[in-house]
Amino acid sequence: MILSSYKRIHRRYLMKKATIKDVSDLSGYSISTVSRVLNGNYPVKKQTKETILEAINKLHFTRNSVARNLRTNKTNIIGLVVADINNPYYSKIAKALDDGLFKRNYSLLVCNTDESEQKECKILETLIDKGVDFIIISPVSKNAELLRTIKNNGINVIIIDRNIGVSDFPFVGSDDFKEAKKLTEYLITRGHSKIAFITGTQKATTSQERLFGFRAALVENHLTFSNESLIEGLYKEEMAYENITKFLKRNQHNIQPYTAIFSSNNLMTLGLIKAAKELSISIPNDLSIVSFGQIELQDIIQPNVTCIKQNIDSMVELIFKNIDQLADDPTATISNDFIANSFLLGNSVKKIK
Amino acid sequence: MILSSYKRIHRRYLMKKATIKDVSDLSGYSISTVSRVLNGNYPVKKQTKETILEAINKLHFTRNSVARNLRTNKTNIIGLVVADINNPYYSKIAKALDDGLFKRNYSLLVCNTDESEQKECKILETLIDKGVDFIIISPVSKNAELLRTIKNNGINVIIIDRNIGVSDFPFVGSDDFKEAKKLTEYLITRGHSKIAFITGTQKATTSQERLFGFRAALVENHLTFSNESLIEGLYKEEMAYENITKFLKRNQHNIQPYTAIFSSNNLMTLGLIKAAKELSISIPNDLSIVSFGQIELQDIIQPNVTCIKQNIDSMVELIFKNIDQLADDPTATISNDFIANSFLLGNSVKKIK
DNA sequence: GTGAAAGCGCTAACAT
DNA sequence: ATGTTAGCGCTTTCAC
Repeated sequence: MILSSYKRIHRRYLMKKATIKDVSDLSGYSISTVSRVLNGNYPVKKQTKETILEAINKLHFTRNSVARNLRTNKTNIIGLVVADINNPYYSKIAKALDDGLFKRNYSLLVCNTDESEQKECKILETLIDKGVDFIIISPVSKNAELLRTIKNNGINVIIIDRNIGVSDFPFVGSDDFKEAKKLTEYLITRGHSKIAFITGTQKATTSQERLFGFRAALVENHLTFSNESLIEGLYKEEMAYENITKFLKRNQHNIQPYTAIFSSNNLMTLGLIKAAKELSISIPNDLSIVSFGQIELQDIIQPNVTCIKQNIDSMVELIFKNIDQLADDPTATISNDFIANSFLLGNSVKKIK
Repeated sequence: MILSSYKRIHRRYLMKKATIKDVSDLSGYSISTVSRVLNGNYPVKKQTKETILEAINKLHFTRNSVARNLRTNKTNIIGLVVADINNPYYSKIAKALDDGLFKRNYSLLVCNTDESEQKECKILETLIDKGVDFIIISPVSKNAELLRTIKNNGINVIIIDRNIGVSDFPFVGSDDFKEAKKLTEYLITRGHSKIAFITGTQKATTSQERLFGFRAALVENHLTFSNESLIEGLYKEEMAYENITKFLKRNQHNIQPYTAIFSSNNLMTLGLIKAAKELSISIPNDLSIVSFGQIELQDIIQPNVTCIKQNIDSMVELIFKNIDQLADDPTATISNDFIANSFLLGNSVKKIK
């Protein structure tokens, strides 16, 4: 009992933090003058300013942002909602974003959906609660309604990566259809006609668009598209690894085996490479592969995977274009920005026939 | 003019968010009762509760955390301060942390120091301002004073990865000296006696400890340690790459060339592999390497690097032990926890002599 | 079980 | 140029 009481007192002692009132008392000026010095938005006599700054230093005072946020209805926090911050694709975006945000005096709250719609929903609610100024989201689901609620709460929303196909929100991402088609056409020009496709999560538009692009390339080249060529990967390495292993085992007994596989994201490409390696299937000799999204250490890994490399720098640049615009005027015109990606030629595709 | 006025009105309309007062008005109960329903910490009549919940739903009300935080002096935000979230080592930590924090209803603010002391300082100030409940930091510098100020502001500090050698803060990380020594001894038992060492940033204690461990192993085995065997890498891939390239070029003309290199973090190991590859130096045939810290895709990359793999799961587990303890009682006893790492045997070291 | 009211630390009118 | 004061939306005593 005594101990617990002691702790409580000690705790309170620790919690003691100087407030603007303390600065006001010590310096002899009113809190508004202190506030003006803090914000530098109104003229203050040089002498006064110095006295106040002295008091601030003496008390180790730093402003309580929470109180400030309550007044100004701004938090200078931006929520980034992605599938998994451990995916290098997203961690690169996070890093590049943070660099620019630091300069703009914003902080980044990172949230992982793990591709779960339910988790995404809870995250968004938390972000509304927290009063973040912006939400930058690569959405799991096409829940435009929830995003509209957010917008009505005065939070700016920027959709990245996965377009949800509505016009209320700015979007920055790839032209998945076009790029996937291009990548497939490359396989076809190299003589491949039986091509399998590793799919992402059903919900994600990127996944659908990439599949459509793939199919379009086949159809245009008078090749048949069949659902049997689809391998479910859910955008996850582990899932892809398992299903690809099964697929490749089956494929070895096919009369007309698949000669190439299109992986629709970076993580699943890793699962693909591992599966092939374990089954002693040589890339590109026994199997050709392409990837939508670059894998890490591209230049060290064998095979060097031919892929679409998403241009993260220009992506982040466009995100900032939107941020700066919306910070200035939340009603600014909404635009869909497609980034220019690169086609990276590796050695993972064999020319056949 | 007219447009701009329209925009301002429109903006205000957008900003409108239901408050507890609105719920109170609609339901007919006082704001205190609404608050009690919200928090569920006081008894409320079932009937009352239902009426209020109905109003909450009708208004799409969610509580304003900022106001709540101001009252309760808690934010449910935890700041994670690391060198670079794009380093897989840190992004793994961030992900694992976020998983556990989500369950505890905390959010994670991620900050990158870029190994800059100055940036670290600014970040910490911002985090104090923002009133985060915890700061989990892998410090650039040994600035115990600043961390003490933070603690005095009522913010719990947990140091990870890089110990600053004071006893005021809980620490979770590796026993760098011991592990580095072990790794070096492995090289020695495989017959290597001329071993170079790629250093991290001077300021980081991990860097120093790893170097001490390296040197201790040499000395104990009656091998000479020389400053000439040090390659400066600053824990950065690019920096390591450049200096290693120079080093290896020089080394080719040595009468007694170095036969092995110890890289003291994962990023620099990548720089090392790239440098060797470009100079057509084969690992392990021409050069043996070991790494403190696992590189990604270990099982795909050639060479498979013999390394100390830091056990992130147990690291995060220990961090949570501290979080839970400190959340319960900020004056809880402080402990230094060393995680048990794994020695991963690869094929990057040749047996010589 | 419920309501009234104080106040968390700050900003921004509005005074002077 | 500086001071006074009214809240921002919420929690929490203190009444009843």
